Amino acid sequence: MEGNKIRNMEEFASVSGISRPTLSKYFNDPTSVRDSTRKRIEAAVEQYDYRPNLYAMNQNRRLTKNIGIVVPYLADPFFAEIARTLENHVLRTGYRPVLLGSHGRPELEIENLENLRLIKPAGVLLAPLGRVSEREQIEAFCKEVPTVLFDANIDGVGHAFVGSNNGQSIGLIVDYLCRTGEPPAFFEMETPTNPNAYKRRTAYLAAMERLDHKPRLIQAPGEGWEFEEIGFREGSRLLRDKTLPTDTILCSNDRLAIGFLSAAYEAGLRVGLGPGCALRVAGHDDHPFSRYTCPTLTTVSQDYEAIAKKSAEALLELIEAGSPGDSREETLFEGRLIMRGSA
Amino acid sequence: MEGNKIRNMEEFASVSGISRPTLSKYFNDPTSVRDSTRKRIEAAVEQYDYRPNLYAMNQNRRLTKNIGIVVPYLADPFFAEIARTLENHVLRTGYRPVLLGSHGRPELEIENLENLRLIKPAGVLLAPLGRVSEREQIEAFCKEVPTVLFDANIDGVGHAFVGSNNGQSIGLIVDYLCRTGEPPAFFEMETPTNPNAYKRRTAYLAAMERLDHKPRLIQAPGEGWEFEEIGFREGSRLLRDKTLPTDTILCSNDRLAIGFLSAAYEAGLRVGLGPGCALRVAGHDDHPFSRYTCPTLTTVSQDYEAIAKKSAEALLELIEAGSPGDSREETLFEGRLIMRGSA
DNA sequence: GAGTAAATTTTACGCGCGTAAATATTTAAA
DNA sequence: TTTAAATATTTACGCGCGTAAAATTTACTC
Repeated sequence: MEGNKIRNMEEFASVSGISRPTLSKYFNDPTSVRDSTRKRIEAAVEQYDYRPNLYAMNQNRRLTKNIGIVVPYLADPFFAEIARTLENHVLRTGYRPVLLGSHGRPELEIENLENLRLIKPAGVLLAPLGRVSEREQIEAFCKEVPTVLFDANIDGVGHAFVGSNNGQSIGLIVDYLCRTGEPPAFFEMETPTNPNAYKRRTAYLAAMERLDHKPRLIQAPGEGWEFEEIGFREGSRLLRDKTLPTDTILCSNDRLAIGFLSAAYEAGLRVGLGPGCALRVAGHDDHPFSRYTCPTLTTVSQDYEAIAKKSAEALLELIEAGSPGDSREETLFEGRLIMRGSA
Repeated sequence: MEGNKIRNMEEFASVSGISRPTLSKYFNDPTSVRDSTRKRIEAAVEQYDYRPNLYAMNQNRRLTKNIGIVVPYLADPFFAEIARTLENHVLRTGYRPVLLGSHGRPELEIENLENLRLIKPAGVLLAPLGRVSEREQIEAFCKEVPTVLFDANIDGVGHAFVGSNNGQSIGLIVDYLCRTGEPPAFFEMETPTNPNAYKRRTAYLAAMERLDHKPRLIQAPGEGWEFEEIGFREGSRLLRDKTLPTDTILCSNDRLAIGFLSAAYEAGLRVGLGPGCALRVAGHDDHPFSRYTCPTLTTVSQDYEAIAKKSAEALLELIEAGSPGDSREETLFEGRLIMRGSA
């Protein structure tokens, strides 16, 4: 403790014996100064516990070291998990992640982007809600800020997209289900909030056609992000009315499946593969909780780690390239079949 | 579109016909200017799409309009949900929430607080990890920034605490379980990460003593935040070895219970109340997923909404009072019994 | 209409740092 | 040792806004 604290970089320069411009350079990029000076600075930082004023620093910089991470819904464990992974990757590269959730509301998503613009981020990782209505505003944002979309694609928007190959992953699980039992019906929301849902529906239809089976869509009414509730409600209704066209249900995502499984349990139906099982249920995403459902959920995993890694890398390339460039790279990771108890 | 954009408040002052100091006042508190001027400013803001530079604004203010929200683990739906609720409350009061998760790591928690200090927040809502080791640093932080602790208390640290009354809530469910069947054993982690866990253990012991029953603690080994996994692993072991001292298990939290339920299902045991049920399982928290377990989980709800509301209100009072004051208010909300299928 | 309090404008300075340009010093290669 | 290149220092200005003080205008009361 040196008693009185350093109030600004000027003071820190005099006590540390290093000129202010050099300090300024150091704080914006520690590698930009000579090794020996860096060590002197770091020692002085330690000794005097000095941190430059973030606001004064960023005021005159065109860009900051902030990277925005925007997800549609933070209380959805899927997004929470991917956000967590992204944060780690961003931190490791020396940037500061700024996490924003849109609470499922398109207007909040736009507000989040506007707030992000105010903090002049170096770049943004955006998993859009997917409502078409806001396309223009997101597009405008992407023209000003290097942005990588992940999870949900909006054609032509943003400088890159990283996500899952829904065609491949749905094909995989449809194949598996057809190979091991009755062809699946596809259980989804009537008006999905997410563009992946449409891709998965299309992929299901294509897969069923390829295998010469009649596709059957089951569309649950309901809005919002309470997917488990929607899956449970519609599942209960279907099981009560006994209107299921097949004994095998492929859900558009794990959260719907979790609700459906719960409905099946309440209805006293045994779900799974073996004899004595009345129903097979499969999901998609490898949701953090799919390991603990009853029975455990057969699903297709999305490679969280790979998606997060690639998104962060793509954004960093973009940032370091300086100019946006007009190529738009789309990276799709393949799903992996996760065989568990439910199908 | 007025073509060329306004670059700073000076320009905005000239085009809007309002002096810069008045504009400055307005942007720091819209209610501090006369109604008629406010309307003129708002019209001009709309017309010219001007936003003041956030960094320049905050550079000279002692405090900003930022409110930090720090939770131990964002991928835990319990914290995600409470963070979401808090964000909404903060937004409604005109402040900007800054959400930070500590990923379960004490050093990240401290880093989060340090980063928060750099942005000079008006106040902070902190749900501490609860490791005793970092107490001093958190205490030091609280001395500089108005801070309200929530969820987990650290005695004497922070200017207020808002949480659940574990004594009452555990008492409630122990009463219920004893009244409707065998007295429960208490299933918890050997070395809990959270101080609430200790409170709940103590509350369990007290409740059992009060009811003249012999308490039985079952302590699962394991570290980290994978509570479901820990509950599942230890649950499986207990059920395999048939070493359970009773047919009724009260879990220290819902996530452990979710794992335990999964283990019971895998072991082929029927969980619930009725005849033919081998086991009763109860939890604590009313976790977002406890509604969809199989069977649905009997638990004690924490009043998320009330905790979030009170925390935000307490912090705002603190901020508006100006001086910290040395009183420290502790608010505990009572749990509500949520009777579902599992017990 | 005078009188008064509240709000606004004018003027002016400061905040903490980015950064440019010229100069000086250090480092490493020749 | 000489020399050139890399790095650091000195000096100086600007960024966009906060904010204080004095002068002026506005709104409201009697």
